[in-house]
Amino acid sequence: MSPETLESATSEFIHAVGLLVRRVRSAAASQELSMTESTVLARLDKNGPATIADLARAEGMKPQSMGATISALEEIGLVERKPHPTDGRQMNIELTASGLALRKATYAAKRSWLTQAIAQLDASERETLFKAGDIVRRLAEQ
Amino acid sequence: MSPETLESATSEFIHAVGLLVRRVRSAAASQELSMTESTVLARLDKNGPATIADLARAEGMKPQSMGATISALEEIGLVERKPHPTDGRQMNIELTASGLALRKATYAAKRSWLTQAIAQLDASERETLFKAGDIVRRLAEQ
DNA sequence: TATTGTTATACTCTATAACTATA
DNA sequence: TATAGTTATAGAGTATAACAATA
Repeated sequence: MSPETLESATSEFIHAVGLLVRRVRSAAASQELSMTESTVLARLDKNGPATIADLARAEGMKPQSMGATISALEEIGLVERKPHPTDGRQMNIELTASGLALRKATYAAKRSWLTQAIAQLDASERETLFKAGDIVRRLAEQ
Repeated sequence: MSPETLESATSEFIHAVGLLVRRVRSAAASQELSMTESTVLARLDKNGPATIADLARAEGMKPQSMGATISALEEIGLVERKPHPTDGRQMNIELTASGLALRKATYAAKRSWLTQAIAQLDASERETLFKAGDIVRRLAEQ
Protein backbone atom coordinates (compact mmCIF):
# COMPACT_ATOMS: atom_id res chain seq x y z
CA MET A 1 0.00 0.00 0.00
CA SER A 2 1.53 3.30 -1.09
CA PRO A 3 2.01 6.02 1.51
CA GLU A 4 -0.52 8.23 -0.26
CA THR A 5 -3.13 5.48 -0.41
CA LEU A 6 -2.57 4.61 3.22
CA GLU A 7 -2.91 8.22 4.30
CA SER A 8 -6.02 8.65 2.23
CA ALA A 9 -7.62 5.44 3.54
CA THR A 10 -6.73 6.40 7.10
CA SER A 11 -8.25 9.79 6.56
CA GLU A 12 -11.47 8.24 5.29
CA PHE A 13 -11.50 5.84 8.20
CA ILE A 14 -11.13 8.57 10.80
CA HIS A 15 -13.74 10.61 8.96
CA ALA A 16 -16.20 7.72 9.33
CA VAL A 17 -15.33 7.41 13.02
CA GLY A 18 -15.94 11.12 13.47
CA LEU A 19 -19.35 10.88 11.82
CA LEU A 20 -20.25 7.96 14.08
CA VAL A 21 -19.12 9.73 17.23
CA ARG A 22 -21.11 12.85 16.39
CA ARG A 23 -24.12 10.73 15.57
CA VAL A 24 -23.91 8.80 18.85
CA ARG A 25 -23.41 12.06 20.69
CA SER A 26 -26.51 13.63 19.22
CA ALA A 27 -28.50 10.50 20.16
CA ALA A 28 -27.10 10.86 23.68
CA ALA A 29 -28.11 14.51 23.81
CA SER A 30 -31.76 13.64 23.28
CA GLN A 31 -32.24 10.82 25.78
CA GLU A 32 -29.51 8.22 25.73
CA LEU A 33 -26.31 8.07 27.73
CA SER A 34 -23.00 9.33 26.39
CA MET A 35 -20.49 6.85 24.98
CA THR A 36 -18.41 6.88 28.14
CA GLU A 37 -21.42 6.61 30.42
CA SER A 38 -22.82 3.56 28.61
CA THR A 39 -19.43 1.94 28.55
CA VAL A 40 -18.92 2.43 32.28
CA LEU A 41 -22.39 1.08 33.03
CA ALA A 42 -21.74 -1.97 30.85
CA ARG A 43 -18.44 -2.59 32.62
CA LEU A 44 -19.98 -2.36 36.07
CA ASP A 45 -22.73 -4.73 35.01
CA LYS A 46 -20.27 -7.21 33.58
CA ASN A 47 -17.45 -7.05 36.13
CA GLY A 48 -19.12 -5.79 39.28
CA PRO A 49 -18.11 -2.86 41.48
CA ALA A 50 -14.92 -0.97 40.67
CA THR A 51 -13.02 2.04 41.87
CA ILE A 52 -12.82 5.31 39.98
CA ALA A 53 -9.14 4.69 39.34
CA ASP A 54 -9.89 1.26 37.85
CA LEU A 55 -12.57 2.67 35.60
CA ALA A 56 -10.34 5.54 34.51
CA ARG A 57 -7.57 3.12 33.57
CA ALA A 58 -10.02 0.96 31.62
CA GLU A 59 -11.24 3.95 29.63
CA GLY A 60 -7.87 5.58 29.09
CA MET A 61 -9.00 8.66 31.01
CA LYS A 62 -7.69 10.63 33.97
CA PRO A 63 -9.27 9.75 37.34
CA GLN A 64 -10.57 13.30 37.69
CA SER A 65 -12.43 12.97 34.40
CA MET A 66 -13.86 9.63 35.41
CA GLY A 67 -14.89 11.21 38.70
CA ALA A 68 -16.98 13.68 36.74
CA THR A 69 -18.56 10.90 34.69
CA ILE A 70 -19.41 8.97 37.86
CA SER A 71 -20.90 12.07 39.46
CA ALA A 72 -23.15 12.49 36.44
CA LEU A 73 -24.30 8.87 36.63
CA GLU A 74 -24.77 9.21 40.38
CA GLU A 75 -26.91 12.30 39.97
CA ILE A 76 -29.36 10.47 37.74
CA GLY A 77 -29.36 7.57 40.18
CA LEU A 78 -27.70 4.88 38.07
CA VAL A 79 -24.66 4.25 40.25
CA GLU A 80 -23.71 4.88 43.87
CA ARG A 81 -20.48 5.31 45.79
CA LYS A 82 -19.82 2.90 48.67
CA PRO A 83 -16.77 3.09 50.91
CA HIS A 84 -14.28 0.29 50.40
CA PRO A 85 -14.45 -2.14 53.37
CA THR A 86 -10.74 -2.15 54.18
CA ASP A 87 -9.03 0.65 52.21
CA GLY A 88 -10.32 3.97 53.50
CA ARG A 89 -9.09 5.84 50.44
CA GLN A 90 -11.15 3.97 47.91
CA MET A 91 -14.78 4.29 46.93
CA ASN A 92 -16.46 1.37 45.23
CA ILE A 93 -18.75 2.36 42.42
CA GLU A 94 -21.77 0.08 42.09
CA LEU A 95 -24.84 -0.07 39.91
CA THR A 96 -28.01 0.91 41.77
CA ALA A 97 -31.24 -0.98 41.25
CA SER A 98 -32.09 1.67 38.62
CA GLY A 99 -28.76 1.19 36.92
CA LEU A 100 -29.21 -2.55 36.81
CA ALA A 101 -32.76 -2.17 35.58
CA LEU A 102 -31.55 0.11 32.81
CA ARG A 103 -29.02 -2.48 31.79
CA LYS A 104 -31.43 -5.41 31.95
CA ALA A 105 -34.73 -3.95 30.88
CA THR A 106 -34.41 -0.72 28.95
CA TYR A 107 -31.51 -1.91 26.87
CA ALA A 108 -33.27 -5.18 26.07
CA ALA A 109 -36.46 -3.39 25.06
CA LYS A 110 -35.72 0.01 23.54
CA ARG A 111 -32.01 -0.38 22.87
CA SER A 112 -29.63 2.28 21.83
CA TRP A 113 -29.68 3.78 18.41
CA LEU A 114 -26.36 2.15 17.55
CA THR A 115 -27.36 -1.33 18.69
CA GLN A 116 -30.45 -1.13 16.54
CA ALA A 117 -28.47 0.03 13.54
CA ILE A 118 -25.91 -2.74 13.93
CA ALA A 119 -28.67 -5.32 14.33
CA GLN A 120 -29.81 -4.47 10.83
CA LEU A 121 -26.46 -5.21 9.22
CA ASP A 122 -25.97 -8.62 7.67
CA ALA A 123 -23.92 -11.16 9.58
CA SER A 124 -20.70 -10.73 7.64
CA GLU A 125 -20.78 -6.97 8.04
CA ARG A 126 -21.28 -7.33 11.77
CA GLU A 127 -18.34 -9.69 11.87
CA THR A 128 -16.15 -7.21 10.02
CA LEU A 129 -17.26 -4.44 12.33
CA PHE A 130 -16.54 -6.31 15.54
CA LYS A 131 -13.21 -7.62 14.24
CA ALA A 132 -12.29 -4.06 13.43
CA GLY A 133 -13.31 -3.10 16.95
CA ASP A 134 -10.65 -5.42 18.33
CA ILE A 135 -8.06 -3.97 15.97
CA VAL A 136 -9.02 -0.45 16.96
CA ARG A 137 -8.70 -1.36 20.61
CA ARG A 138 -5.17 -2.63 20.01
CA LEU A 139 -4.24 0.51 18.09
CA ALA A 140 -5.61 2.74 20.83
CA GLU A 141 -3.90 0.88 23.64
CA GLN A 142 -0.56 0.60 21.91
CA MET B 1 -26.87 -13.32 17.34
CA SER B 2 -28.77 -13.06 20.62
CA PRO B 3 -29.88 -9.62 21.80
CA GLU B 4 -27.54 -9.84 24.79
CA THR B 5 -24.57 -10.81 22.65
CA LEU B 6 -25.30 -8.07 20.17
CA GLU B 7 -25.59 -5.47 22.90
CA SER B 8 -22.38 -6.68 24.51
CA ALA B 9 -20.46 -6.70 21.22
CA THR B 10 -21.80 -3.24 20.37
CA SER B 11 -20.74 -2.01 23.75
CA GLU B 12 -17.23 -3.36 23.24
CA PHE B 13 -17.12 -1.83 19.80
CA ILE B 14 -18.10 1.62 20.99
CA HIS B 15 -15.67 1.25 23.87
CA ALA B 16 -12.86 0.66 21.36
CA VAL B 17 -13.99 3.67 19.34
CA GLY B 18 -13.96 5.79 22.49
CA LEU B 19 -10.42 4.70 23.30
CA LEU B 20 -9.32 5.57 19.77
CA VAL B 21 -10.95 8.97 19.83
CA ARG B 22 -9.37 9.88 23.16
CA ARG B 23 -6.03 8.65 21.90
CA VAL B 24 -6.24 10.69 18.68
CA ARG B 25 -7.36 13.68 20.69
CA SER B 26 -4.40 13.50 23.01
CA ALA B 27 -2.07 13.25 20.00
CA ALA B 28 -3.82 16.32 18.62
CA ALA B 29 -3.33 18.17 21.89
CA SER B 30 0.45 17.86 21.64
CA GLN B 31 1.06 18.90 18.04
CA GLU B 32 -1.22 17.27 15.53
CA LEU B 33 -4.52 18.51 14.19
CA SER B 34 -7.83 17.39 15.61
CA MET B 35 -9.84 14.72 13.83
CA THR B 36 -12.18 17.24 12.29
CA GLU B 37 -9.37 19.57 11.25
CA SER B 38 -7.42 16.82 9.47
CA THR B 39 -10.54 15.58 7.79
CA VAL B 40 -11.44 19.04 6.51
CA LEU B 41 -7.91 19.60 5.24
CA ALA B 42 -7.93 16.24 3.47
CA ARG B 43 -11.26 17.07 1.86
CA LEU B 44 -10.09 20.46 0.63
CA ASP B 45 -6.95 18.87 -0.77
CA LYS B 46 -8.92 16.17 -2.54
CA ASN B 47 -11.96 18.08 -3.78
CA GLY B 48 -10.77 21.68 -3.94
CA PRO B 49 -12.37 24.77 -2.39
CA ALA B 50 -15.69 24.41 -0.62
CA THR B 51 -18.09 26.54 1.38
CA ILE B 52 -18.57 26.27 5.13
CA ALA B 53 -22.07 24.89 4.56
CA ASP B 54 -20.70 22.18 2.25
CA LEU B 55 -18.05 21.19 4.72
CA ALA B 56 -20.52 21.15 7.59
CA ARG B 57 -22.84 18.86 5.66
CA ALA B 58 -19.97 16.54 4.80
CA GLU B 59 -18.98 16.25 8.45
CA GLY B 60 -22.47 16.02 9.88
CA MET B 61 -21.95 19.23 11.83
CA LYS B 62 -23.78 22.54 12.16
CA PRO B 63 -22.42 25.36 9.96
CA GLN B 64 -21.66 27.42 13.08
CA SER B 65 -19.49 24.62 14.41
CA MET B 66 -17.70 24.25 11.11
CA GLY B 67 -17.18 28.00 11.10
CA ALA B 68 -15.27 27.64 14.36
CA THR B 69 -13.16 24.83 12.91
CA ILE B 70 -12.35 26.91 9.85
CA SER B 71 -11.44 29.90 12.00
CA ALA B 72 -8.99 27.73 13.92
CA LEU B 73 -7.40 26.48 10.70
CA GLU B 74 -7.33 30.02 9.36
CA GLU B 75 -5.59 31.30 12.47
CA ILE B 76 -2.73 28.88 12.01
CA GLY B 77 -2.56 29.77 8.35
CA LEU B 78 -3.64 26.49 6.78
CA VAL B 79 -6.75 27.73 5.00
CA GLU B 80 -8.13 31.07 3.86
CA ARG B 81 -11.55 32.51 3.12
CA LYS B 82 -12.13 33.90 -0.37
CA PRO B 83 -15.39 35.51 -1.46
CA HIS B 84 -17.41 33.46 -3.91
CA PRO B 85 -17.20 35.07 -7.40
CA THR B 86 -20.94 35.20 -8.08
CA ASP B 87 -22.82 34.40 -4.85
CA GLY B 88 -22.18 37.19 -2.40
CA ARG B 89 -23.34 35.13 0.58
CA GLN B 90 -20.78 32.41 0.23
CA MET B 91 -17.15 32.24 1.23
CA ASN B 92 -14.92 29.71 -0.46
CA ILE B 93 -12.53 27.97 1.88
CA GLU B 94 -9.21 27.12 0.24
CA LEU B 95 -5.96 25.57 1.33
CA THR B 96 -3.15 28.09 1.63
CA ALA B 97 0.35 27.27 0.43
CA SER B 98 1.08 26.21 4.01
CA GLY B 99 -1.97 24.01 4.11
CA LEU B 100 -1.03 22.35 0.87
CA ALA B 101 2.54 21.93 2.04
CA LEU B 102 1.30 20.30 5.23
CA ARG B 103 -0.75 17.89 3.18
CA LYS B 104 2.01 17.11 0.70
CA ALA B 105 5.16 17.24 2.75
CA THR B 106 4.59 16.92 6.48
CA TYR B 107 2.05 14.15 6.13
CA ALA B 108 4.29 12.24 3.78
CA ALA B 109 7.29 12.57 6.08
CA LYS B 110 6.24 12.63 9.72
CA ARG B 111 2.70 11.36 9.40
CA SER B 112 0.07 11.28 12.04
CA TRP B 113 0.20 8.90 14.94
CA LEU B 114 -2.76 6.95 13.59
CA THR B 115 -1.38 6.56 10.06
CA GLN B 116 1.83 5.19 11.50
CA ALA B 117 -0.01 2.76 13.72
CA ILE B 118 -2.18 1.53 10.85
CA ALA B 119 0.88 1.15 8.63
CA GLN B 120 2.20 -1.41 11.09
CA LEU B 121 -0.86 -3.65 10.87
CA ASP B 122 -0.71 -6.61 8.51
CA ALA B 123 -2.53 -6.32 5.20
CA SER B 124 -5.60 -8.33 6.18
CA GLU B 125 -6.10 -6.30 9.33
CA ARG B 126 -5.89 -3.09 7.37
CA GLU B 127 -8.44 -4.46 4.96
CA THR B 128 -10.81 -5.32 7.82
CA LEU B 129 -10.33 -1.88 9.31
CA PHE B 130 -11.04 0.03 6.13
CA LYS B 131 -14.02 -2.18 5.25
CA ALA B 132 -15.37 -1.47 8.71
CA GLY B 133 -14.82 2.22 8.05
CA ASP B 134 -17.23 2.02 5.12
CA ILE B 135 -19.79 0.20 7.25
CA VAL B 136 -19.42 2.78 10.01
CA ARG B 137 -19.96 5.56 7.51
CA ARG B 138 -23.20 3.95 6.35
CA LEU B 139 -24.38 3.52 9.92
CA ALA B 140 -23.59 7.12 10.78
CA GLU B 141 -25.28 8.53 7.71
CA GLN B 142 -28.38 6.40 7.94
C1' DT C 1 -38.86 32.99 1.86
C1' DA C 2 -34.58 30.25 1.93
C1' DT C 3 -29.67 30.13 2.29
C1' DT C 4 -24.91 31.61 3.81
C1' DG C 5 -22.38 33.14 7.13
C1' DT C 6 -21.32 35.51 11.76
C1' DT C 7 -21.59 36.45 16.67
C1' DA C 8 -22.85 35.36 21.29
C1' DT C 9 -23.61 32.02 24.57
C1' DA C 10 -23.70 27.55 26.73
C1' DC C 11 -23.07 22.62 27.32
C1' DT C 12 -20.36 18.18 27.37
C1' DC C 13 -16.19 15.83 27.80
C1' DT C 14 -11.73 15.75 29.22
C1' DA C 15 -7.40 17.78 30.97
C1' DT C 16 -4.06 20.01 34.46
C1' DA C 17 -3.11 21.60 39.01
C1' DA C 18 -3.53 21.72 43.89
C1' DC C 19 -5.28 19.64 47.74
C1' DT C 20 -6.76 16.05 51.60
C1' DA C 21 -6.90 11.58 53.44
C1' DT C 22 -5.20 7.07 53.76
C1' DA C 23 -1.77 3.43 53.04
C1' DT D 1 6.41 8.32 49.43
C1' DA D 2 2.61 6.53 46.69
C1' DT D 3 -2.23 6.01 45.86
C1' DA D 4 -7.41 7.31 45.88
C1' DG D 5 -10.29 10.71 45.60
C1' DT D 6 -12.08 15.73 45.41
C1' DT D 7 -12.37 20.51 43.96
C1' DA D 8 -11.30 24.26 41.01
C1' DT D 9 -10.29 25.81 36.63
C1' DA D 10 -9.59 25.63 31.73
C1' DG D 11 -9.70 23.99 27.01
C1' DA D 12 -11.61 21.71 22.82
C1' DG D 13 -15.52 20.59 20.25
C1' DT D 14 -20.04 21.20 19.31
C1' DA D 15 -24.82 23.04 19.91
C1' DT D 16 -28.73 26.62 19.94
C1' DA D 17 -30.38 31.20 19.16
C1' DA D 18 -30.48 35.61 17.01
C1' DC D 19 -28.97 38.31 13.39
C1' DA D 20 -27.33 40.47 8.71
C1' DA D 21 -26.64 40.01 3.96
C1' DT D 22 -27.78 37.99 -0.26
C1' DA D 23 -30.42 35.08 -3.38
